[in-house]
Amino acid sequence: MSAPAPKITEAEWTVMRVFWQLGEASLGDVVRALEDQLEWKPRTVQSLMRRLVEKGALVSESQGRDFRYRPAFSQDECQLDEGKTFLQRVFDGRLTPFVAAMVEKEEISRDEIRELRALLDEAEKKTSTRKRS
Amino acid sequence: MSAPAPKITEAEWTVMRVFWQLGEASLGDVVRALEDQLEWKPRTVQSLMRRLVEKGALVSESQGRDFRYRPAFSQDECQLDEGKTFLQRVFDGRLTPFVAAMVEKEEISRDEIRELRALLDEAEKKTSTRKRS
DNA sequence: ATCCAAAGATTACGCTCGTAATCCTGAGCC
DNA sequence: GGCTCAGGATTACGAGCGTAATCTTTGGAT
Repeated sequence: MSAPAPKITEAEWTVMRVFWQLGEASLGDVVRALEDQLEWKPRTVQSLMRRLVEKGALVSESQGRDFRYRPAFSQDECQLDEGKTFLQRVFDGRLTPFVAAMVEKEEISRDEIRELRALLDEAEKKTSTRKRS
Repeated sequence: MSAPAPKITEAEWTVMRVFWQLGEASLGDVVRALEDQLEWKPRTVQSLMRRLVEKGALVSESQGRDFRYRPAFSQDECQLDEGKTFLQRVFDGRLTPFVAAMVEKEEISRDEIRELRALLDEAEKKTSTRKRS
Protein backbone atom coordinates (compact mmCIF):
# COMPACT_ATOMS: atom_id res chain seq x y z
CA MET A 1 0.00 0.00 0.00
CA SER A 2 1.03 3.63 -0.32
CA ALA A 3 2.63 5.57 2.49
CA PRO A 4 0.42 6.20 5.48
CA ALA A 5 -1.03 9.65 5.95
CA PRO A 6 1.46 11.73 7.92
CA LYS A 7 0.74 13.34 11.26
CA ILE A 8 -0.75 16.77 10.65
CA THR A 9 -0.64 19.46 13.30
CA GLU A 10 -3.32 21.89 14.31
CA ALA A 11 -2.11 24.76 12.13
CA GLU A 12 -1.45 22.43 9.25
CA TRP A 13 -5.03 21.18 9.30
CA THR A 14 -6.12 24.71 8.57
CA VAL A 15 -3.96 24.72 5.47
CA MET A 16 -5.00 21.26 4.37
CA ARG A 17 -8.66 22.20 4.58
CA VAL A 18 -8.03 24.85 1.97
CA PHE A 19 -6.46 22.30 -0.33
CA TRP A 20 -9.28 19.87 0.12
CA GLN A 21 -11.64 22.61 -0.96
CA LEU A 22 -9.61 23.95 -3.85
CA GLY A 23 -8.03 20.69 -4.91
CA GLU A 24 -4.88 22.42 -6.09
CA ALA A 25 -3.46 25.82 -5.36
CA SER A 26 -0.50 28.14 -5.35
CA LEU A 27 0.89 29.81 -2.28
CA GLY A 28 -0.99 32.97 -3.16
CA ASP A 29 -4.25 31.08 -3.49
CA VAL A 30 -3.90 29.70 0.00
CA VAL A 31 -2.86 33.02 1.48
CA ARG A 32 -5.87 34.70 -0.08
CA ALA A 33 -8.19 31.91 1.00
CA LEU A 34 -7.11 32.33 4.60
CA GLU A 35 -6.53 36.05 4.96
CA ASP A 36 -10.03 36.89 6.09
CA GLN A 37 -10.36 34.20 8.75
CA LEU A 38 -6.98 34.64 10.38
CA GLU A 39 -3.96 36.87 10.19
CA TRP A 40 -1.10 34.72 9.08
CA LYS A 41 1.73 36.37 7.24
CA PRO A 42 2.43 34.90 3.80
CA ARG A 43 5.76 33.55 5.07
CA THR A 44 3.93 31.67 7.79
CA VAL A 45 1.69 30.00 5.27
CA GLN A 46 4.71 29.19 3.17
CA SER A 47 6.46 27.59 6.15
CA LEU A 48 3.47 25.42 6.88
CA MET A 49 3.25 24.38 3.25
CA ARG A 50 6.94 23.56 3.12
CA ARG A 51 6.59 21.33 6.17
CA LEU A 52 3.54 19.68 4.66
CA VAL A 53 5.54 18.92 1.53
CA GLU A 54 8.42 17.58 3.63
CA LYS A 55 6.14 15.27 5.54
CA GLY A 56 4.42 14.14 2.37
CA ALA A 57 0.98 15.59 2.93
CA LEU A 58 1.25 17.90 -0.08
CA VAL A 59 2.90 17.32 -3.42
CA SER A 60 4.40 20.21 -5.34
CA GLU A 61 4.97 20.44 -9.04
CA SER A 62 7.02 23.17 -10.67
CA GLN A 63 4.85 25.29 -12.92
CA GLY A 64 7.03 27.92 -14.59
CA ARG A 65 8.74 30.06 -11.98
CA ASP A 66 6.41 29.04 -9.15
CA PHE A 67 4.88 25.85 -7.86
CA ARG A 68 1.44 24.36 -7.68
CA TYR A 69 0.57 22.21 -4.69
CA ARG A 70 -2.06 19.60 -4.13
CA PRO A 71 -2.98 17.23 -1.32
CA ALA A 72 -1.33 13.83 -1.34
CA PHE A 73 -4.08 12.29 0.78
CA SER A 74 -7.81 12.71 0.78
CA GLN A 75 -9.50 14.42 3.64
CA ASP A 76 -11.26 11.17 4.43
CA GLU A 77 -7.99 9.30 4.81
CA CYS A 78 -6.54 11.93 7.10
CA GLN A 79 -9.68 12.22 9.17
CA LEU A 80 -9.93 8.50 9.64
CA ASP A 81 -6.30 8.23 10.58
CA GLU A 82 -6.51 11.05 13.04
CA GLY A 83 -9.69 9.58 14.46
CA LYS A 84 -8.15 6.21 15.08
CA THR A 85 -5.14 7.78 16.73
CA PHE A 86 -7.38 9.84 18.96
CA LEU A 87 -9.48 6.87 20.01
CA GLN A 88 -6.35 4.90 20.72
CA ARG A 89 -4.85 7.56 22.92
CA VAL A 90 -7.96 8.55 24.81
CA PHE A 91 -10.52 5.75 24.65
CA ASP A 92 -8.40 2.67 24.36
CA GLY A 93 -9.27 2.46 20.70
CA ARG A 94 -13.00 2.07 21.20
CA LEU A 95 -15.59 4.27 19.58
CA THR A 96 -18.58 3.42 21.73
CA PRO A 97 -17.36 4.94 24.97
CA PHE A 98 -16.56 8.13 23.15
CA VAL A 99 -20.01 8.42 21.67
CA ALA A 100 -21.47 7.52 25.04
CA ALA A 101 -19.54 10.32 26.72
CA MET A 102 -20.55 12.84 24.11
CA VAL A 103 -24.17 11.85 24.27
CA GLU A 104 -24.39 11.74 28.04
CA LYS A 105 -22.37 14.74 28.97
CA GLU A 106 -22.74 17.08 26.09
CA GLU A 107 -26.45 16.98 25.51
CA ILE A 108 -26.09 16.16 21.86
CA SER A 109 -29.13 17.50 20.08
CA ARG A 110 -32.01 15.15 19.37
CA ASP A 111 -31.54 15.86 15.70
CA GLU A 112 -28.01 14.66 15.87
CA ILE A 113 -29.07 11.56 17.75
CA ARG A 114 -31.57 10.80 15.03
CA GLU A 115 -28.93 11.37 12.40
CA LEU A 116 -26.65 8.93 14.13
CA ARG A 117 -29.34 6.32 14.46
CA ALA A 118 -30.25 6.59 10.81
CA LEU A 119 -26.62 6.13 9.97
CA LEU A 120 -26.33 3.04 12.12
CA ASP A 121 -29.51 1.54 10.72
CA GLU A 122 -28.10 1.96 7.27
CA ALA A 123 -24.79 0.41 8.24
CA GLU A 124 -26.49 -2.53 9.86
CA LYS A 125 -28.54 -3.18 6.80
CA LYS A 126 -25.42 -3.25 4.69
CA THR A 127 -23.39 -5.56 6.88
CA SER A 128 -26.30 -7.95 7.25
CA THR A 129 -26.63 -8.46 3.49
CA ARG A 130 -22.91 -8.91 3.07
CA LYS A 131 -20.86 -11.86 4.20
CA ARG A 132 -18.47 -11.12 7.04
CA SER A 133 -15.06 -10.15 5.64
CA MET B 1 -16.50 26.72 37.64
CA SER B 2 -13.11 25.21 38.38
CA ALA B 3 -10.14 25.47 36.08
CA PRO B 4 -10.53 23.67 32.77
CA ALA B 5 -8.74 20.39 32.30
CA PRO B 6 -5.25 21.07 30.97
CA LYS B 7 -3.93 19.78 27.68
CA ILE B 8 -2.40 16.36 28.27
CA THR B 9 0.15 14.92 25.88
CA GLU B 10 0.44 11.40 24.59
CA ALA B 11 3.00 10.25 27.14
CA GLU B 12 1.16 12.01 29.93
CA TRP B 13 -2.04 10.14 29.14
CA THR B 14 -0.19 6.93 29.90
CA VAL B 15 0.64 8.26 33.33
CA MET B 16 -2.81 9.65 33.99
CA ARG B 17 -4.39 6.31 33.17
CA VAL B 18 -2.45 4.81 36.04
CA PHE B 19 -3.77 7.45 38.41
CA TRP B 20 -7.31 6.97 37.26
CA GLN B 21 -6.94 3.32 38.10
CA LEU B 22 -5.15 3.70 41.38
CA GLY B 23 -6.78 6.91 42.50
CA GLU B 24 -3.70 8.03 44.33
CA ALA B 25 -0.10 6.94 44.13
CA SER B 26 3.52 7.64 44.82
CA LEU B 27 6.20 7.87 42.18
CA GLY B 28 7.23 4.32 42.91
CA ASP B 29 3.69 3.06 42.52
CA VAL B 30 3.47 4.56 39.07
CA VAL B 31 6.89 3.30 38.05
CA ARG B 32 5.96 -0.20 39.15
CA ALA B 33 2.57 -0.02 37.46
CA LEU B 34 4.22 0.86 34.15
CA GLU B 35 7.43 -1.10 34.18
CA ASP B 36 6.06 -4.19 32.48
CA GLN B 37 4.28 -2.45 29.63
CA LEU B 38 7.03 -0.03 28.68
CA GLU B 39 10.59 0.76 29.56
CA TRP B 40 10.60 4.20 31.03
CA LYS B 41 13.32 5.05 33.47
CA PRO B 42 12.08 6.24 36.85
CA ARG B 43 13.41 9.74 36.14
CA THR B 44 11.29 9.84 33.01
CA VAL B 45 8.17 9.04 34.94
CA GLN B 46 9.14 11.64 37.49
CA SER B 47 9.55 14.27 34.78
CA LEU B 48 6.13 13.52 33.36
CA MET B 49 4.59 13.69 36.80
CA ARG B 50 6.29 16.99 37.54
CA ARG B 51 4.94 18.47 34.34
CA LEU B 52 1.49 17.14 35.13
CA VAL B 53 1.64 18.83 38.52
CA GLU B 54 2.82 22.07 36.90
CA LYS B 55 -0.03 22.05 34.45
CA GLY B 56 -2.52 21.21 37.14
CA ALA B 57 -3.51 17.72 36.07
CA LEU B 58 -2.14 16.14 39.23
CA VAL B 59 -2.11 17.45 42.77
CA SER B 60 0.69 16.51 45.13
CA GLU B 61 0.57 16.46 48.88
CA SER B 62 3.62 16.05 51.02
CA GLN B 63 3.42 12.85 53.01
CA GLY B 64 6.47 12.59 55.24
CA ARG B 65 9.64 12.61 53.19
CA ASP B 66 7.91 11.89 49.86
CA PHE B 67 4.77 12.97 48.07
CA ARG B 68 1.51 11.36 47.17
CA TYR B 69 -0.13 12.38 43.94
CA ARG B 70 -3.68 12.18 42.74
CA PRO B 71 -5.54 13.30 39.64
CA ALA B 72 -7.06 16.77 39.71
CA PHE B 73 -9.59 15.89 37.03
CA SER B 74 -11.66 12.83 36.38
CA GLN B 75 -10.95 10.68 33.41
CA ASP B 76 -14.37 11.56 32.07
CA GLU B 77 -13.64 15.27 32.13
CA CYS B 78 -10.34 14.84 30.35
CA GLN B 79 -11.75 12.47 27.79
CA LEU B 80 -14.64 14.75 26.98
CA ASP B 81 -12.37 17.73 26.68
CA GLU B 82 -9.95 15.92 24.44
CA GLY B 83 -12.83 14.62 22.38
CA LYS B 84 -14.30 18.03 21.78
CA THR B 85 -10.90 19.40 20.80
CA PHE B 86 -10.40 16.54 18.40
CA LEU B 87 -13.78 16.99 16.76
CA GLN B 88 -13.16 20.69 16.44
CA ARG B 89 -9.83 20.24 14.75
CA VAL B 90 -10.72 17.41 12.44
CA PHE B 91 -14.48 17.30 11.93
CA ASP B 92 -15.53 20.89 12.31
CA GLY B 93 -16.84 20.08 15.76
CA ARG B 94 -19.44 17.56 14.59
CA LEU B 95 -19.71 14.05 15.93
CA THR B 96 -21.88 12.52 13.24
CA PRO B 97 -19.39 12.71 10.37
CA PHE B 98 -16.81 11.07 12.57
CA VAL B 99 -19.03 8.17 13.44
CA ALA B 100 -20.05 7.92 9.81
CA ALA B 101 -16.43 7.69 8.72
CA MET B 102 -15.63 5.07 11.31
CA VAL B 103 -18.64 3.00 10.45
CA GLU B 104 -18.20 3.21 6.69
CA LYS B 105 -14.49 2.80 6.37
CA GLU B 106 -13.46 0.79 9.34
CA GLU B 107 -15.97 -1.96 9.28
CA ILE B 108 -17.02 -1.43 12.84
CA SER B 109 -18.23 -4.74 14.15
CA ARG B 110 -21.94 -5.45 14.18
CA ASP B 111 -21.75 -5.85 17.90
CA GLU B 112 -20.38 -2.39 18.26
CA ILE B 113 -23.06 -1.01 15.99
CA ARG B 114 -25.69 -2.63 18.15
CA GLU B 115 -24.05 -1.21 21.25
CA LEU B 116 -24.16 2.23 19.75
CA ARG B 117 -27.76 1.92 18.76
CA ALA B 118 -28.78 0.79 22.18
CA LEU B 119 -26.97 3.74 23.63
CA LEU B 120 -28.74 6.16 21.32
CA ASP B 121 -32.13 4.64 22.00
CA GLU B 122 -31.53 5.11 25.66
CA ALA B 123 -30.45 8.70 25.19
CA GLU B 124 -33.44 9.47 23.07
CA LYS B 125 -35.79 8.07 25.65
CA LYS B 126 -34.23 10.26 28.28
CA THR B 127 -34.33 13.49 26.35
CA SER B 128 -37.90 12.89 25.31
CA THR B 129 -39.15 12.43 28.86
CA ARG B 130 -37.16 15.36 30.18
CA LYS B 131 -37.88 18.99 29.52
CA ARG B 132 -35.17 20.70 27.51
CA SER B 133 -32.60 22.22 29.86
C1' DA C 1 27.80 4.83 62.21
C1' DT C 2 27.55 3.59 57.40
C1' DC C 3 25.91 2.80 53.09
C1' DC C 4 22.18 2.17 49.79
C1' DA C 5 18.14 3.04 47.42
C1' DA C 6 14.20 5.98 46.52
C1' DA C 7 12.63 10.23 45.47
C1' DG C 8 12.83 15.39 45.05
C1' DA C 9 15.23 19.38 42.44
C1' DT C 10 17.76 20.86 38.73
C1' DT C 11 19.52 20.49 34.20
C1' DA C 12 19.96 18.54 29.46
C1' DC C 13 19.35 17.78 24.64
C1' DG C 14 17.52 17.17 20.23
C1' DC C 15 12.90 17.54 17.90
C1' DT C 16 8.61 19.64 16.48
C1' DC C 17 5.53 23.61 16.33
C1' DG C 18 3.87 28.20 15.75
C1' DT C 19 5.11 32.09 13.79
C1' DA C 20 7.60 34.39 11.28
C1' DA C 21 12.08 37.46 9.08
C1' DT C 22 15.79 37.74 5.58
C1' DC C 23 17.69 37.06 1.37
C1' DC C 24 17.40 36.17 -3.45
C1' DT C 25 15.54 35.77 -8.05
C1' DG C 26 12.71 36.47 -11.90
C1' DA C 27 8.55 38.66 -14.22
C1' DG C 28 5.98 42.38 -15.21
C1' DC C 29 5.33 47.57 -15.19
C1' DC C 30 6.77 52.27 -16.23
C1' DG D 1 16.94 49.57 -17.53
C1' DG D 2 15.29 50.16 -12.66
C1' DC D 3 11.50 49.21 -9.33
C1' DT D 4 8.26 46.36 -7.24
C1' DC D 5 6.10 42.25 -5.89
C1' DA D 6 5.40 37.26 -5.47
C1' DG D 7 7.30 33.38 -4.19
C1' DG D 8 11.19 30.13 -3.35
C1' DA D 9 15.26 28.98 0.04
C1' DT D 10 17.31 29.63 4.27
C1' DT D 11 17.33 30.92 8.99
C1' DA D 12 15.26 32.16 13.55
C1' DC D 13 13.58 31.69 18.04
C1' DG D 14 11.12 30.53 22.09
C1' DA D 15 7.78 26.87 23.96
C1' DG D 16 6.60 22.26 24.65
C1' DC D 17 7.72 17.28 24.37
C1' DG D 18 10.05 12.81 24.92
C1' DT D 19 13.41 11.02 27.37
C1' DA D 20 16.31 11.12 30.45
C1' DA D 21 21.10 12.22 33.67
C1' DT D 22 23.07 14.41 37.69
C1' DC D 23 23.01 16.13 42.21
C1' DT D 24 21.03 16.06 46.75
C1' DT D 25 18.58 14.46 50.72
C1' DT D 26 16.98 11.04 53.85
C1' DG D 27 14.93 7.01 55.81
C1' DG D 28 15.85 2.22 56.33
C1' DA D 29 19.00 -1.89 56.43
C1' DT D 30 23.19 -3.82 58.37
